[in-house]
Amino acid sequence: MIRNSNIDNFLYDFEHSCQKVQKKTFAKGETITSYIEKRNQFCILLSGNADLVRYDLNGNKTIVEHFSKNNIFGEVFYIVTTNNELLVEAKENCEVLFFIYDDINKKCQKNCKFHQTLTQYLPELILSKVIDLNMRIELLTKRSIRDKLLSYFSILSTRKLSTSFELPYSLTDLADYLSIDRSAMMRELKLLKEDGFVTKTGNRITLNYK
Amino acid sequence: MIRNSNIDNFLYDFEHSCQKVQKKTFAKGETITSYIEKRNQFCILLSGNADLVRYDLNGNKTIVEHFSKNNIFGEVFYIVTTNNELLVEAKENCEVLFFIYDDINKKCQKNCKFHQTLTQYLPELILSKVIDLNMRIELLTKRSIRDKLLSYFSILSTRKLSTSFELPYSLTDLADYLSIDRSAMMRELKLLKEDGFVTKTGNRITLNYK
DNA sequence: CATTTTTAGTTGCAAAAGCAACAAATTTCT
DNA sequence: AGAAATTTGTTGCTTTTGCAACTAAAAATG
Repeated sequence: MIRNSNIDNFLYDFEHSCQKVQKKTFAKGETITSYIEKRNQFCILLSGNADLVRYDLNGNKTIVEHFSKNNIFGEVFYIVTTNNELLVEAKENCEVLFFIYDDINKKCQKNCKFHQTLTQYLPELILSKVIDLNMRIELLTKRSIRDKLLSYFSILSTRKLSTSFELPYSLTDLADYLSIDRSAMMRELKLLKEDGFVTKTGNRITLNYK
Repeated sequence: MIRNSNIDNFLYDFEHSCQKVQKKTFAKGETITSYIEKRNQFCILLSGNADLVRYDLNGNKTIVEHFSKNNIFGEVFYIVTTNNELLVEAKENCEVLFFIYDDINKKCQKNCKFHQTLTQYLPELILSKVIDLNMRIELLTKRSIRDKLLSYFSILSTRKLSTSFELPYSLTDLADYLSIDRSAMMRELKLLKEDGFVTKTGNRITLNYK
């Protein structure tokens, strides 16, 4: 079972032998790609981190997905509707591999090492994406802000094997990620502290369950 | 590109040659499986349809996911937390294939046709799952009941290539799927009708956009 | 290192959504 | 066909959440 194994730099040091793949670098704040229908674009984030954001007609921003090292993304995973624009924005400097999904299974002319490695790891990469998406849905289907926060904290706690952990986002981004109003989230967080469920020092959260 | 192609009965008529695979039948209402950690169970729904449901500590039910023909599911796609039970329930009579995810890539002793077919189609199956999950997240991140309904209708409309379509769920289930209160949803639906955005006859919806 | 920008933290008020409790209509079951 | 169960449709009331508008603190930037 390869789940949760450390795939680390498996793609990072590939030999640029493959003509079908492009590697690009982006500075913080730049737009890495926008999702355009039927392009079948597939991307791998080699370093840095980025957000898939949606801007609706009212200008509201939603963080649809967050990507970190070795996460995959691209329009190939989406049915793009005309209603709103989906953009991937670099949160810090990023290196990204781009290619067209159709090309993955087609054997590369040179039968390059990169292609071999990619097809070998692809199921694992997609599986971990599915797990992430399911986790997100788990959170989003919680009916109250309190439940969303507690579930999210519980997941982080399980991951770190500790009741104490750092928040990976700013509180502003966390509200976007949970798809709730920031001030309402702050209010609920305050209540959670007052009720003794959590302790917060800086961006470190400690769960106090009995 | 195999996306959106008709994979149809590719697994249905396999020759039962593979010992690692079990095929089981379920009657409407039966529990197909429950998600138990580290079992690495992977399932394919051959016929019928089923829901992944969560019952929380208050007894509230949430439809986490809905499965129809050729959809894949199983605990392998989940990080199972102890907080709540995840069950797959047959909504009508179902046929399901079960196996352990680890076995997929291991070559079957007999190198059976089933295994070959499965590995061939697996990326397509997982990809369509990712597309479904992303669509769901798109809906769940919408901030109001009105936006959720309109987005959902818009997706169905795009799929059917028509402004008129049947709802695949009962309204009760739709509310669970969108993770909103049913009576609040009914109220909003009424307003949408009154405002002339949609027309509803039976469970057929027609969008009236200008 | 001073200044701009972003993030955190608060609060009153308004709007939206949830809850509960029905009746009516449909569907399912025997 | 008749009874039972489920789904639809509705409403008054309550609670939660969102919105707007701030100040304070922290971080980024030239």
